[in-house]
Amino acid sequence: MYAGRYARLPGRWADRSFTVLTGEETEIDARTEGRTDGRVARGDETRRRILRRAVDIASVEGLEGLSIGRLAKELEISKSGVFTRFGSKEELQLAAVQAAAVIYRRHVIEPALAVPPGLRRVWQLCDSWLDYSRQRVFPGGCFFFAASAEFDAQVGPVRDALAAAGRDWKRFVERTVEDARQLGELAEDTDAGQLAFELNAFLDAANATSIMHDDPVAYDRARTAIRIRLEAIVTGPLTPE
Amino acid sequence: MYAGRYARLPGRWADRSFTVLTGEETEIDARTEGRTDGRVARGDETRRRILRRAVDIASVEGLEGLSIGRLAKELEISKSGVFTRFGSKEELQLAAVQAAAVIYRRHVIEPALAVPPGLRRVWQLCDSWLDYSRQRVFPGGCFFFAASAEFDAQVGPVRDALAAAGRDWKRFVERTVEDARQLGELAEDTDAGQLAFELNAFLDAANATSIMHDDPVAYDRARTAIRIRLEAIVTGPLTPE
DNA sequence: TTTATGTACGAACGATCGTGCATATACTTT
DNA sequence: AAAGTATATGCACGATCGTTCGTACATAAA
Repeated sequence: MYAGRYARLPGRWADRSFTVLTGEETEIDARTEGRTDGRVARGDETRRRILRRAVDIASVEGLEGLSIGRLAKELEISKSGVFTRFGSKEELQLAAVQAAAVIYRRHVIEPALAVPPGLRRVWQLCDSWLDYSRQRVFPGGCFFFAASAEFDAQVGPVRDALAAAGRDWKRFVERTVEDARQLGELAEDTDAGQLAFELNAFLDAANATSIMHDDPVAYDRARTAIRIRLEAIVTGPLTPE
Repeated sequence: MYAGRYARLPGRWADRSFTVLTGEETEIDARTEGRTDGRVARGDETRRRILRRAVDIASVEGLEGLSIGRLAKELEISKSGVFTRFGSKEELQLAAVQAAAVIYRRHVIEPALAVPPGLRRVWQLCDSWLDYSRQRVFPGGCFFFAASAEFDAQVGPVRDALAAAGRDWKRFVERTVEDARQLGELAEDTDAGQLAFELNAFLDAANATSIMHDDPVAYDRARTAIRIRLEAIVTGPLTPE
């Protein structure tokens, strides 16, 4: 129940193509539902604590810089306590990616889906993303930007998971743009894939610049870039009211 | 003597504001000049070998993932042999950044400076960058993209060096654009900082997408984006001949 | 030839890494 | 109350990390 009445175009977001970023289950507390075992409830609670800290650390120092011993020390849990919860470091990293996806969904996807499809949703999506980066939902900026840059040239399940999340996100932006086009709010010959590429480029660039140079102006730059690009292809006013 | 006759606008690139990316000395073989000591020549040679391998590894696995022991094993040098050459891991990382800057200069900056200032140089700069990324001059794509994303949220000399390089690059793109504007090839009200931000966003996005998804189309996307953006503000034809 | 200097090596240091296992504790089921 | 199950701990492992130090060797300066 995460999206409000404007959540989806009929039969559109219902399919399972968006598995990572738009999946329904929250993954973290999936095990406790319908059960009353205080042990697994407690276990899931520590798992949540671990993952929340893990994604924060990873956004700053990377998923590989994330060490189990340090995680344990910071959370005042035994090292093996952290380890046993995930079975391997790689599993911990994969769980961190999933946990980050839940947070990403909440801060970026859902606010966009709460607005009707079309140009306004395109704007809302960009705005939500920039807020998500600016407010440092993750202390190191966008988790997926950092993690993807870290793993993009490597091989293995972590890279695969991040690549899948990246594909999901790309498709989501593309469809958001394509909806606006089909609704007649963008020029008919708009290339959704091309526009989505450009919008995403602006978002990532703002994130990277802001963090590296502590420069809040970067977000204005991104907004300006988006406005310039959209102004050239909108069929009506850029902002409805 | 790296730029050709069109290298600089009078008194423009002569100042020392571009220390990292546009500096003249090559840093790696600076020590040997004017000397004939076969010992330090040999030392500089191994230093070169180490750094060339180091930047390649770092572009894939990060500057922190770069380990001295592994570097030694791959190069069949003793671990202490590698270590003594730099004194600490951090110094090795800093040297790797400088070495990468030399390569970056050769593949991106110099080809742009070899073309007269103006719109053509703007295009050349983007083209050189995209080639530099596409050809995998570093196996993991742009070294500075990877390293900056790794260190942008941390503190210390390595981050500072990367931030300085980023500033240099940003200013270089801005001035390249500003030159085109002052030469009357771009609309007079062109915001060079804004345009540079957008161009750079496209380049980085192409690099990231290409590596993560093995998608060569990303480079076409970037070129299209640049063309669209420039077409709207050029005063003459986009490509001279 | 002797003395000085710079490179590269081998061995070892303490610390930390991810991981395995036996055990203690808390809770549920019978 | 007893048996079963899941969480969390303590301890130890082998490997690797960055770093230190004494030494062997090659070249330069005396």
